[in-house]
Amino acid sequence: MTDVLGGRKRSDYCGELSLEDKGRQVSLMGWVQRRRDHGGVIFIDLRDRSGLVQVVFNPEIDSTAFKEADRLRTEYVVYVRGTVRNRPEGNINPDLSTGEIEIKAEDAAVLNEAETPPLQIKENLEVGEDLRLKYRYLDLRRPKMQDIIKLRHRVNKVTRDYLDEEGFYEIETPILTRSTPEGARDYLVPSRVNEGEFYALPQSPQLFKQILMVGGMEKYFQIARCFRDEDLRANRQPEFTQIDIEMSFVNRDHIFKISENLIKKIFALVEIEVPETIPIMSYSQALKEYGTDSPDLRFGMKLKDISDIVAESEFNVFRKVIENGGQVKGIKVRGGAEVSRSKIDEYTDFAADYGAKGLAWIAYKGGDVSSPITKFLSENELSGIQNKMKADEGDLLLFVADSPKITANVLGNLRLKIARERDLIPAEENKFVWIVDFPLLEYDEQNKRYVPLHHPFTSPVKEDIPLLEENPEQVKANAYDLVLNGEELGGGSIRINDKELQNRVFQALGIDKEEAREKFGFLMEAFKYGAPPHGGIAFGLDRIIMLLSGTDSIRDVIAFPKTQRGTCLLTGAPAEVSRAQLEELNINLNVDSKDKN
RNA sequence: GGGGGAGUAGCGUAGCUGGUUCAACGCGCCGGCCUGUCACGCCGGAGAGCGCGGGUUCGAAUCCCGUCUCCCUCGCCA
Repeated sequence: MTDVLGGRKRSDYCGELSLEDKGRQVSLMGWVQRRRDHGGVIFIDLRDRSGLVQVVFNPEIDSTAFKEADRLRTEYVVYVRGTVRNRPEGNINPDLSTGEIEIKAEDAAVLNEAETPPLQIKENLEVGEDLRLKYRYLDLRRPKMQDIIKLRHRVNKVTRDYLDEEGFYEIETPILTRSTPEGARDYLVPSRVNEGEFYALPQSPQLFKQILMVGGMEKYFQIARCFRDEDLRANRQPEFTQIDIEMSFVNRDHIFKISENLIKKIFALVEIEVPETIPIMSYSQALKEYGTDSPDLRFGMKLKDISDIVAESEFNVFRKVIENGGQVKGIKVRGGAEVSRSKIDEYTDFAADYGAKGLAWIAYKGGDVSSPITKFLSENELSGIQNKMKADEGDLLLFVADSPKITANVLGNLRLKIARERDLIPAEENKFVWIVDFPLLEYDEQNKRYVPLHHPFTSPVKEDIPLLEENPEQVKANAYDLVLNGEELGGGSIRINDKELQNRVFQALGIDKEEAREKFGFLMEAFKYGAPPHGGIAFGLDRIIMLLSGTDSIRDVIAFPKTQRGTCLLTGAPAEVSRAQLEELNINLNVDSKDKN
């Protein structure tokens, strides 16, 4: 067997060399970032994952090496041996971390040639993302991608180290498992051995981690891949990763403590400070004031309810909505009175995207009140509104009248949009908050039944348990989300560990005994044999990496991500399979094989 | 399922109110020159027929229809 390196051995990484290494002979291996041929002297920027260093080839130093350098092209893989020396006076490159030194080449060898790459390996690349994904291995050579992948590794490492210190076991759970009804659409995998039956890929290891608690593992974690067959977004992939945690014999505060410590260690990697204790806000307050359960607390512009002021109003739009159980809420855009009508039209369209039927506005401009709705409002109502909204000259008020859900959704998103537009968000600030006291369940208008807000194993808070049958909507869950700057980092709950209580929750959800046994029988069975009190949490690893690295696409934090249609541009997945494979699985397709051009 | 944006040399774009810009500019690439550059410089060169299919027209990147792909987004999804 021949040694592909010909006995050569790397001694150093390019980017780690400095003046301290002056005079040392080093052996480097990497890629040619760039070649500058001056006829009599050739410079090479040599790149490995640590960075760049300049190599000088001079025929007076070594003519063989010089000749080899003549062959070099972009992205050739090369070996260079030479001496570290400081650069001549006036030739220092302050933009390069190794800019004070260079390598005087004494030997060089091409380890592999490379075709001209379809995209240039440089920091400020201007390339379509589809091309980056197709040639991901080239994209990954870019320093920015290298940094992100490295950061991701370090987050994994910190997570493992910390949780290990705290006595957690890292336990793998099945990828091939069974489909469970709630939540997202499952990815299915046909079973060859069991004709007509399917595995599902896990949406999360939820059931397994609870069963591990019954199994006496007490403290479990996993950096777990999860799969959901739903439409993609800038921050959503069909397979994504969670830091999944479950503990026995704990209450909410224990989970908070572990979570806060973990988040502290993770964010320390990018020198973001996490407060000693993270403040807590109720779900109802978050929804009331921010219109969302993941509020961005870095700025104000809170939602204000003016329903009581306009309940009896002449203005039908407001009054009728309130009569029908809706509400009228608004936000104040400080200094927003000067915005153009077309801007307000834009806000109206934006509101419509989130389901609003309209957007009412009042502008306090030039000592006057300008608004299409004031003529329907009494003096009292107008002053009431101005008081409630604390509106001053120059302010713009925007109102939505609709069901509480739509009102919150519209204004919550409008608040964010306007804040971003008007640059009201202090970028340097970080506001962590725990959101607690979620409703246990929610009425699903579409299917006319209650569905769990979190999942069906979430424990109700003790005081509300008696309400389960009479007033299920009033029941609060012992669930919590950790939110940073309007982004949900993770969420979890204390679980039900009592069979009776679990049955009552199932009942409230309209899941009868039969169905419960069918779907979760194994969990119910497990709970018969001494299930400890337990609870846990799961953090969205990809989104955390996005925040830490300041990227706005989840694709940038995953080595091999999928496109919006769930395809992999690198491998061409998903792809058709052979007839023989399908036959073995007893699968008949009722689609024509597609012809792509 | 709905709304919006994009698809022109290897890459990023311009041209898109149709015909002496039916293809240009920058980067990259190839060749030559250059012993201190580092977005090297200078000289020369190759490379696309405008995502794909169809139509309108004397004539289409430029207009129309269909279709594929990528991105953002509502719904969906924690």
